[in-house]
Amino acid sequence: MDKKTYDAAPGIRDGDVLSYGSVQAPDTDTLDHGILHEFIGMYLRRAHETAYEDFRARLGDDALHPGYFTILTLIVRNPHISQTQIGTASARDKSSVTKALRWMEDEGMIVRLRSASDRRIHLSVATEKGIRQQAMMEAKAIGHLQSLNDAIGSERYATFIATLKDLIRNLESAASARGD
Amino acid sequence: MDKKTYDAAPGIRDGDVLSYGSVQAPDTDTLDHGILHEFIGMYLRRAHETAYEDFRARLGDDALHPGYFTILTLIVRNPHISQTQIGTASARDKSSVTKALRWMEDEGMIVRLRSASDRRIHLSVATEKGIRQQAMMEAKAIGHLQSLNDAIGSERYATFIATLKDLIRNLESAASARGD
DNA sequence: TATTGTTATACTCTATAACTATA
DNA sequence: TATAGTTATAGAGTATAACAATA
Repeated sequence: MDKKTYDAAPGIRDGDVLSYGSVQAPDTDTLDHGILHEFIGMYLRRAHETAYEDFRARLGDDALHPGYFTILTLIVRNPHISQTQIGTASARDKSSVTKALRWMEDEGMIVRLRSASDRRIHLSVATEKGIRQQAMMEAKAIGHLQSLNDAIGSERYATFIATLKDLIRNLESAASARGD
Repeated sequence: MDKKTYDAAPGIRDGDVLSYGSVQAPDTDTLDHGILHEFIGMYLRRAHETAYEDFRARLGDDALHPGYFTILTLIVRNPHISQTQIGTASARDKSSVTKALRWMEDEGMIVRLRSASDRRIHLSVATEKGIRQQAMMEAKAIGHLQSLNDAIGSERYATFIATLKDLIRNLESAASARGD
């Protein structure tokens, strides 16, 4: 990373007179962002927001949110997946999974069975309706991924995902190394 | 909730039996993620979470959240910036800015003046305390950016930011092109 | 009429902690 | 004791909409 220096900014000091007379707002188009230009966190937030909104808009009134697509896809592709597995695979606490599963069950998209060998475990299986629903959402997800592809350029797509995964993995392992 | 019975074949095909006897959860390490492997949105969410958490942990008990750093930096670097400008520059609604500004004002980090030429406009200026606070946070932000750099590799850093910015810009313009 | 900022409210997504039932 | 899932609750971050003051 390059070393950057930033100019000091003028501030209010003791004894300064707060003159109301000639003060104006700076020009909006030439605001100084300083270190914020490199501040990945802000861009990650906005990138997530815009990507989320793109997918949500494509789903329309599908009743299922982008977050539910992840869960339903895991169930369709891994029949008899447990709720803890769903939570781990989607990087959510198990308590965050319960509500989604109950809703899908009420809608008839999934059924939940009890494991015979360990009756604590609830196994989720997609119904035909759930499979159809997932397929419809996946078709829209493909369009969404295509729009992401267009937005960043196909030649950067694979690298971008790999970089995101590296960021997550390495930052998480660094965090747990210093004790969370 | 007790054992449930389901109509024949919810989820599977006619004639399938929902056997409770031999069903087991799939192997956690070999779950099939299907399209989710390419599903950028999920990685953006997790990347934002881990990056946010890394910065927050570095800030410690600084009382200022990562989100406040953006706002305070804009004020320090652009004295007399208006609240609408802060909102636009930080991609937040003006109503989300008010609370942060009032808190900073109460803490003595900023003062707010009225524009002489347009008395609707509130101009924010950092105090000496605010400038010191921002400088302390910026020092920690640099450490944070270094850890991001380490996580993704310095040779990919510039490209990664550029890709994030392109994703935001192109996806937002595509959204407004089709009418939000 | 339009814009700046404030306020009250609510929404989304998620986590924490206490609980049960099983192991 | 430990784990799977449920529930109630809360928190963070943000937006929407109605409003007052000003343009």
